[in-house]
Amino acid sequence: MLHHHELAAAVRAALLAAQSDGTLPLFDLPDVTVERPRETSHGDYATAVALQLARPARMAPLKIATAIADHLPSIDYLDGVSVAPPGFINFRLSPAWLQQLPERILAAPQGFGGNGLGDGKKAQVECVSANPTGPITLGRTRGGVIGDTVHRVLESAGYAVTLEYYYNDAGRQITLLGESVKVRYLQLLGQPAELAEEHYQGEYIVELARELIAERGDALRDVPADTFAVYARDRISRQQKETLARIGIVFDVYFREESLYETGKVWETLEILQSRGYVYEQDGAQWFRSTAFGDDKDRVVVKAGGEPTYRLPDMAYHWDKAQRGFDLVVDIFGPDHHATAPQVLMGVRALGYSSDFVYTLLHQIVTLVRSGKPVKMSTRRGQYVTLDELVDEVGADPIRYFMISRSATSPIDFDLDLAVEHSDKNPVYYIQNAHVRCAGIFRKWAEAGLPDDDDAGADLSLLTHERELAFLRKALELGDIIESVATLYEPHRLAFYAYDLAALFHPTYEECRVLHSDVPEPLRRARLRFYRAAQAMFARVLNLMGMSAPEVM
RNA sequence: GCCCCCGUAGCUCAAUUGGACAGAGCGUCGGCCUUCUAAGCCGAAUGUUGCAGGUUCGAGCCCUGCCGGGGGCACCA
Repeated sequence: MLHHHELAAAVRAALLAAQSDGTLPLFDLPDVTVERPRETSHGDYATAVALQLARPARMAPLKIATAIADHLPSIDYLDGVSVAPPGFINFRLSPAWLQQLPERILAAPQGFGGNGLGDGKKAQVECVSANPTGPITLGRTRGGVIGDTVHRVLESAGYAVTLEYYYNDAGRQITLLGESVKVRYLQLLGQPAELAEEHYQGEYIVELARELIAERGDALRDVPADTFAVYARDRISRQQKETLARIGIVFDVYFREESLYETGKVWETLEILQSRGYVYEQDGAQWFRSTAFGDDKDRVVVKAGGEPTYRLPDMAYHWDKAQRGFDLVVDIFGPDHHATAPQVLMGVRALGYSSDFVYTLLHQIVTLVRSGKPVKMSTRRGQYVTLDELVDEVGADPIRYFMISRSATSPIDFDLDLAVEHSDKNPVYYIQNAHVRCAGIFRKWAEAGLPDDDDAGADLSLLTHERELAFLRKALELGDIIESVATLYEPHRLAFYAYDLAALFHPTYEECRVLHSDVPEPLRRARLRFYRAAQAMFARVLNLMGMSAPEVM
């Protein structure tokens, strides 16, 4: 259990004890929260509960704090508990306990900081969900990286997680795709054909047409556009999958919208909505009474022509999620979808489910910056940098890092120059270099022909340098970070944490040498142990972010 | 017109969900390489948290109203 939870429980117990012996008056126990204070001089953990209790207890906060502190049981990992005006209770970790942390890390490096929050519950993360009508764009990439990071963290928090991609494999957009490819195909054959305004303009359409000519020559000249659509859809879908895999995103499930029609779920959804009185007919269309759930106006779910709008299958899809028994669903959407997300949840409620199990995560846009200037893009005209091109240019790791380097509510300027810069200005290299430096120590150690398990059983009480202890304090915090990312779905906390950990590592590396002649033998072994644990920490954190942990750079 | 997001150091952004003196990076200025990668380290300067009220022991965070920037308001997805 995380320390801050244990300490909160201890404070609650102390409150009860103080009440039962009359030191404190009777009042209802508040929610006790123990946090890490911003100011490290205030200790490692702190609670302001005495301040909150001043009114119900009708006592000075300082006195309440003292009463709590006096009734606290002794806790093995604490060095001391102190009370500070105006009524904070501060807890300080014992250095002796911190010094043993490397062994805890090394006991299960890739599990360190994990917790049982999810308790085996089923979670789903849905992201990207681009239709197979073109290459993966940067906005979808951001959603994908956020989603995959949340997925990795949720797994570390004990959830059984399904990473899922929802896409429309039929309908109007696919029809337009097929027509677009056919037009290009005919044009390449020198036949008269023109793209319409709504057709896909991108160069990749021409490429697809070229592929078809290479494979089939002019045999498809009189074939209907549907055939082109199926070819293009499958080809683009496969390409999207391969591209996402290049940045470490591999989906467990690709959910086809069309399957909702095949199973009858779409129409079943409509029938249920009708039977529950949430659908009415007007102007020949079927309207969803979303105003019953606070919407500005009702929304069309079946057009006058009899064709459903995207909302109906979206609702059917979320109904399906509810039926699959997910305890938690995280839906990740870009800013262009923020208006539609609430409507889907209204649909879920109209179907008779609570929508509480769904968390909608909306993120802002990504702008590429080169030489300090934004790179102009136009999705409509098919002029944009694709994920594939970005991976070619900067590699996967900078993409993974920078896409979570800001909170989802902030837009990101993706600096192409910085992304490939090999210096401390580039946080990606700065973090990975910490891992490289650790690996370097052990490489040197092996080159010197010294036994590679020499640090086993080292006397860790020799780790008394303040840099070492500061690093270990930060290492311990990983558990808190995983917990917060798994409950708040804010993976940028992980990116900031990784940077902070590296920023505490590098000065330690400078000041706490290992292989130098002036480092006495017992200390050398303790530090080897320390750096082995540090390397494990960086491998762990990089892995949580889906990044590589290089041995050399 | 309505809805959503944002407004914090010169720039880009954090701030443990209402806690202690608002922090990082970049940029600027000044130091540090005979020693495990200087792809690094050390130090300095930088704030009326857009404005005005309100809530309370306490507000960057919550409420109201303005101002400014971005996005969205389809029988498209």
